[in-house]
Amino acid sequence: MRDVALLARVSNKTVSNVVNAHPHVHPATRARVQQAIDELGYRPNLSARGLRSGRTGVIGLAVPELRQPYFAELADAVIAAAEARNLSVILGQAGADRAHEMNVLAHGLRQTDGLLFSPERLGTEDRDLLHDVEYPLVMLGERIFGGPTDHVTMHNVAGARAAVEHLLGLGRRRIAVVGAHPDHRTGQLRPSDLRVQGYREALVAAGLPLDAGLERAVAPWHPENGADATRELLASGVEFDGIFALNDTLGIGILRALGEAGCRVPDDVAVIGFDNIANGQFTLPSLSSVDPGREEIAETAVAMLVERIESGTRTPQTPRLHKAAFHIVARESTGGSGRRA
Amino acid sequence: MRDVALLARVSNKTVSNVVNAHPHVHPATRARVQQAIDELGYRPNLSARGLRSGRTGVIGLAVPELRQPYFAELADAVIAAAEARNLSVILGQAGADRAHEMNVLAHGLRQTDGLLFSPERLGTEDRDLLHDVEYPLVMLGERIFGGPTDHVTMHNVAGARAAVEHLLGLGRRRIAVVGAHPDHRTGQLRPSDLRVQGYREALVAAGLPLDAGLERAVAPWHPENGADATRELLASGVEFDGIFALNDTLGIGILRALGEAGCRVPDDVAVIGFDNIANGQFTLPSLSSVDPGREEIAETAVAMLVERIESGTRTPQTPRLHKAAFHIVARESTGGSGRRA
DNA sequence: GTGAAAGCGCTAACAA
DNA sequence: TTGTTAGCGCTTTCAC
Repeated sequence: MRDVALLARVSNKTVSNVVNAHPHVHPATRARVQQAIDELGYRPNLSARGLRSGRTGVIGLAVPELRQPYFAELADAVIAAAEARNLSVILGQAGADRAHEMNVLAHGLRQTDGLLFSPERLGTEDRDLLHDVEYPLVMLGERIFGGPTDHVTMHNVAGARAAVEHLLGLGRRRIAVVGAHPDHRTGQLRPSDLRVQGYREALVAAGLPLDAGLERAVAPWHPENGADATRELLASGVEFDGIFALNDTLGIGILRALGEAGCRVPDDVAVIGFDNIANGQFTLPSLSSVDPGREEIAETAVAMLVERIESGTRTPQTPRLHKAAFHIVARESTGGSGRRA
Repeated sequence: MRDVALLARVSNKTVSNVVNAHPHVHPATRARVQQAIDELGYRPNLSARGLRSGRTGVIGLAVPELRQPYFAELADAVIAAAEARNLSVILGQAGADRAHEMNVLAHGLRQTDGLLFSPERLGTEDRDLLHDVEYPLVMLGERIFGGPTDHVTMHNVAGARAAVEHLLGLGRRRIAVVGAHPDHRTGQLRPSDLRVQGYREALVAAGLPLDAGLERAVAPWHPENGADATRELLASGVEFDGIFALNDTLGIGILRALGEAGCRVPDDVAVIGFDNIANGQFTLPSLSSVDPGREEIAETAVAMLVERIESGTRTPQTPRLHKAAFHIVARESTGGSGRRA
């Protein structure tokens, strides 16, 4: 920087002003400095800037596991949204490990100005932890809703309800749900609990009975577990003509188990998932789903986090909750077209 | 830090020594300092450390797109390998955009000590760019092999050859390959070129003829393109009893198109892919594949990058090439069992 | 084994 | 509009 200043015959401060696009710099000076920068190939040292300004220009994104397609696609969208604001993203995997998640929450990710956190183990019982957080934080999902923190999430209840209504609209009356939490409780705000709630609301609104035999617990949401639950459902002798998979990963396993058993989809059993991951387009039959608005979630979460960072943590605002718009994507597994739009 | 030093009645330097696990510190002093650290909740400022030491403790990983399952799984493994060494990972997406990739290569990712770079557009013709790189760099894949840089990659040729030999072992003699580069040239080191080379080697070694009608060009490697290529292959009237999909993403689309057309897999057509992404276990039928050794690639690449970082860029070493061990995973699409091991 | 002092590269505050 | 000064928090050097 000093070299640039000497070459352009200005002070450090003026170089700094040019680099930071400060408004009050004489155009001629700016050009001279810019030329010196180009000539010397000067690049600001971001550690120094970070030390001085207290900002690193890096945000953290903590997810359970990147190999789960939903989180990979979410990370993709978050990175894109961050890059559009000239921010970098450090990615952390908490591995669906409670201790690991508590550790992430306590300190954020190193070297970052703030954190987007999508936990998989922490829940309402950990709400108090949020009060001790001393860095800008935006939660993804509503697992720990009710604390002082901003949340960006999807319409879990309404989306699930719409999914089941979609099946009802096809004339299905015996609709199973696969993926309930083994310890389902209505007070909890886990995605599984909320989506089961939406499922029940849809049935009740349609005047249909709730049947415990149609609610299958699965944890974790992996395809093989979805397949196993479906095999058990088939073996149980319970009749059903539709399945609501609480996410697409389960749905893929469900399609697989139905196919093995010779069930025709959607003729015998219609299936709809949740998340609209890319892969659902290419199963056979292709998987209908609830598109939860991933891009909107990523964009909004990054925007909120940036606001929190720029306003400074010490300005306590009312916690905000944003739920992205969702929509039903009808594919072959509920009688829609399989070819891509 | 000063507060810690005052509380423990030592100097800054001693605190620094304790924090950095410096060996020559009196145990009693160490304990006293540690207690002060805990009491005050002191956490070192990493920007300051980075400024002073020239290291950030962050490495970069640049991939084309995280939403491609192969790269998501690779990133998962790289982050895990980095965390094991107490390093963070900044993830960049170059979006399969040549200019973007050149820009990444020119400067690395901001705030990082080094870069793991998996390009999708740069090729042998850009080899000279590697000479200008002034930061620790390890390339993933061999697209730009031949420069001064370390490479960690997979056995593209041998893996492909083994995949085709697997089909030959089932008695298949008319084996198609889907995913060749539209501009295939043997001199190129793109995965598509290398895998086609392995395909041809296997056929030639088995004394079978090469048939241009069996080599289908597809770009980019997306499931819908694999499905389209398969439909064209079926429509072309060329006979075939096996398909080698140059990656699993294509394979998923291929299975889909074969299913639509009423082809039985593996009875009529056996299919094998490449990459062994998680999803291949849950297609119907499940997809055989070449496991390219992703964990080994991630682990080795991080280890090499750390070596480069610690030795300092100015110690030029001979460029190294590491190819991970691969193996064939036989699933239902080639007559194996579909249930997970 | 520990301390004192210097300085990494930048920007905020103030001065001119 | 531009320059001067100070200092962010840490590690390094060298002295003790």
